[in-house]
Amino acid sequence: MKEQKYIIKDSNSFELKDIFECGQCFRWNEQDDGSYIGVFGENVLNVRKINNEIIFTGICKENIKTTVEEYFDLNRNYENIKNKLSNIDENMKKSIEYGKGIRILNQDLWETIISFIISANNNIPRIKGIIERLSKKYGKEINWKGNKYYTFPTAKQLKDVTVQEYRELGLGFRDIRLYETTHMILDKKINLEEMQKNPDTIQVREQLLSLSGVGPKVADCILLFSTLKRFEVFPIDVWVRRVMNDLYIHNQDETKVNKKEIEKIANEKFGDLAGLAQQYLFYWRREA
DNA sequence: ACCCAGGGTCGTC
DNA sequence: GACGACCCTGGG
Repeated sequence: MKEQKYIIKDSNSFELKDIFECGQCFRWNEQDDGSYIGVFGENVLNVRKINNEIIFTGICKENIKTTVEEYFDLNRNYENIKNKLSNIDENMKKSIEYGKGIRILNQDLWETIISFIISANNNIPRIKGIIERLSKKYGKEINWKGNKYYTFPTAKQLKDVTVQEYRELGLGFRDIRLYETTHMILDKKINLEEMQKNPDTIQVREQLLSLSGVGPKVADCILLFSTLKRFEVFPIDVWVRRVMNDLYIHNQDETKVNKKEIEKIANEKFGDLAGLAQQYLFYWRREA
């Protein structure tokens, strides 16, 4: 495939670091020149920002403009969303100032499911390492500018992988979960195409929870970060628990904070934008 | 060397 | 509904 290029002038809400390091994705890596390279679908892209221009170059399966607009959620007005959230309170305002360039990517549903199963009780460097090894071993190679990149393996490509092989890749106790979920999806016990079309968030969440290795937190991440795109969910992990306790609850022992209480506050304060609010708070608390 | 924690989930009680 | 166990790795 041939290299393509696409430029956006006058970008708003588009900072590379904010988008790629806010915890939603695991396959984008910073380069020496400050640009980022990532693989998604059968695309390998370099993204850089110069002044107010965003420049995309790389290998795209389809048209690069269409691909980029979809993946980077370019048709959504983040300025409006940020204004609404900023008006809620000073905490939101501060966290949004910090993560002003965040956009929520439209990541492939299957890849997001597997990636966040791997994320359970794990740290980001190790999660990234596992996903790279998985892609290198079972994905498809794409060559660009003398470098090799690997697509995230499809369910079909993982069909014959054994639990032991996962363990050897360093997945740890998540090996069996990956195996079981892959086969539930291959056997259409859970139909991802149907799920993608289902407007009933409660129902979709139930289906996700039936997958091995998918609990409440992972299910919410999948709902928020994949093409399912549900902004009303509020994934609660250690960092979100921490920041919500610091800002609104003030319990001496954050680990004792009730999840229901966090959900209640999130819902009352942020409503149908809870997922976005979560992401600004998470990024701010973890990085700043 | 040792301990701890990391974008939690699962089985058991 | 609470509790411990779970694989592995980097950092203190």
